[in-house]
Amino acid sequence: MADSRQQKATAELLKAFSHPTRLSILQELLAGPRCVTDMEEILPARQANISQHLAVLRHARLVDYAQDGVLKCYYLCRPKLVKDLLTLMGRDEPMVIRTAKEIKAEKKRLADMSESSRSIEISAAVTSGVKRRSRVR
Amino acid sequence: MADSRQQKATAELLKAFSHPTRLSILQELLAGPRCVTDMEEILPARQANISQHLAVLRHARLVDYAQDGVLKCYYLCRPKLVKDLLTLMGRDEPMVIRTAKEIKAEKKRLADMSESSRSIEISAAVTSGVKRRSRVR
DNA sequence: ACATAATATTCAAAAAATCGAATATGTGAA
DNA sequence: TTCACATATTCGATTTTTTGAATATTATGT
Repeated sequence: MADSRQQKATAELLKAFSHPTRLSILQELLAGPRCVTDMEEILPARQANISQHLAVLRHARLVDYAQDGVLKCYYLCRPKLVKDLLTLMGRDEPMVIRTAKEIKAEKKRLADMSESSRSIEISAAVTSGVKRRSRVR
Repeated sequence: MADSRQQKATAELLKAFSHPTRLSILQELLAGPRCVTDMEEILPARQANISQHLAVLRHARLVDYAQDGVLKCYYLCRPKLVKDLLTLMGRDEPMVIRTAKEIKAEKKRLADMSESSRSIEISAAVTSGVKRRSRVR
């Protein structure tokens, strides 16, 4: 697991989020569908540029639109994803600071915990051909 | 609200996440602290490149390290943020498809709901100098 | 059919991100 | 001190992203 294809897909999706203008668009769409003209009123960007960002969001399947006469009514394809991601980014978490000592202590704790299943670990390592090249201090 | 400075900061933080190699590093660090050599064994990237990505993650304050002899033991500064973000991206949400009709119906519902507080809305719009340029269908 | 408003696309230039290669730095051991 | 190992930085080349300007497309009303 921890597939590299998955990481690539995730990175692409995250990239679609990673622009101030696109974040503002998503934030706005969270409040409900909007046409491009509505967005022009709110965003400090030209029409063409907004259209370009909408194209990025469409390709990422984050938004889609419903044609309404001359207007294109944009909406979120995955509102929960957008809402939860934006909420998450708004949160702030106290920064952790760790020391080498503390980390070693934790490693030891984890090693002791899996003491009982040691033989299983070893055989798994052997059958998968794992080699430890790096120093273990 | 919906500050453009906030969007810029958020976009920068998200950019730090938005690379397959960096996602793999974060995923790996979720399991516990790792030194660069450990990561070299796992990632399909050269040492210099991994260091470069670690620098990006450090600047975003997503990781930091504790010096342990020759080794640098990298760890997550904000493990909850990383865990929750990765979990979120792993989830999949059914894509919503909406029609112009449905959207109009929803707008009407919302408009009716705020019927009682109409006068407040109008005065707010007037005092903030709001002008509606776009068509309302 | 035509004009118009709303939106999209194309193109070229500028800015930013990525990567490998080479080199530099820092730490502990001998 | 000197060496070796672990990691970081710099530099230049390549690729990707972003943007404005110009232009194209599409739906509607006349």
